[in-house]
Amino acid sequence: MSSWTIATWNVNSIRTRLEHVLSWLQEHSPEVLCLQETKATEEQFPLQPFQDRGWHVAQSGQKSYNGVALISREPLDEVRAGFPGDPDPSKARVLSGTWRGTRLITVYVPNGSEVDSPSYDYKLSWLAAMQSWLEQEGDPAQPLAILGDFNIAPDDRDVYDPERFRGRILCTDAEREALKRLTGWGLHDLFRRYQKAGGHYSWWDYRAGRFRRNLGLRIDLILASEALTARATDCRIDPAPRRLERPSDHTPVLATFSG
DNA sequence: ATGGTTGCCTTGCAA
Repeated sequence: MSSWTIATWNVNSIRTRLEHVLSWLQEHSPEVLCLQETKATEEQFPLQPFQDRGWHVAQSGQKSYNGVALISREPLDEVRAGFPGDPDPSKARVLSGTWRGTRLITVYVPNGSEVDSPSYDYKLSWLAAMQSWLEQEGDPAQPLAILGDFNIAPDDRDVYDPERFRGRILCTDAEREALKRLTGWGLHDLFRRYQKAGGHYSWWDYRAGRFRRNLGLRIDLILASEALTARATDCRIDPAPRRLERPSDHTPVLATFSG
């Protein structure tokens, strides 16, 4: 196939966002769409509407919170939920699968709540554990991507008001250093290969008209290994679903590749 | 202005 697309979207409940996701799939026809915050047990996930339209679904879910899924045209190989060393394997935050030799890992990184809270400490230890897993079992020389809601704005260009967010959750030095360790392992933040300017966001708080005023953060990322990055042709954010009625607070990020 | 909105099926918690 000459051109193919992978994408990531934190949908904030797959049951509430079902129609948005189905129409987005029809419009963009990605090879794989990674979802986060499905907020459904595996029994609650609306499988049939996807299957009726020819999509395959791999999922890892739990009641009320978290939940990740991989929607694909072809069934994925070696699908695996979670990772060894996860500090809390009961939380459905990671799902991986292989599409035509490319390893795809979707992640819903813990939010962290507030700096110096137990949730924040958990976020940092979770990121360290994920890094250890990748270093032990992954290979950045192979085609591989990590896609998802990282709950980290990589730098000040990714924040609508860097001074307001300085030292606050999603923007602390410790979070950004954890992300740099991850990319330092051999991954590229694909969006930044194609767009150097700030002001491009993937998440806007529901409150205070933040989307209308484009007061957002770029926290949904596609990190690709060198082997995969070499085949990339574009990476962009699609703001359209954020304008729909009852939207997710996040919008999809897509990457396209050749070959 | 430490506000505000959404989704879970809680009557608060997480984001």
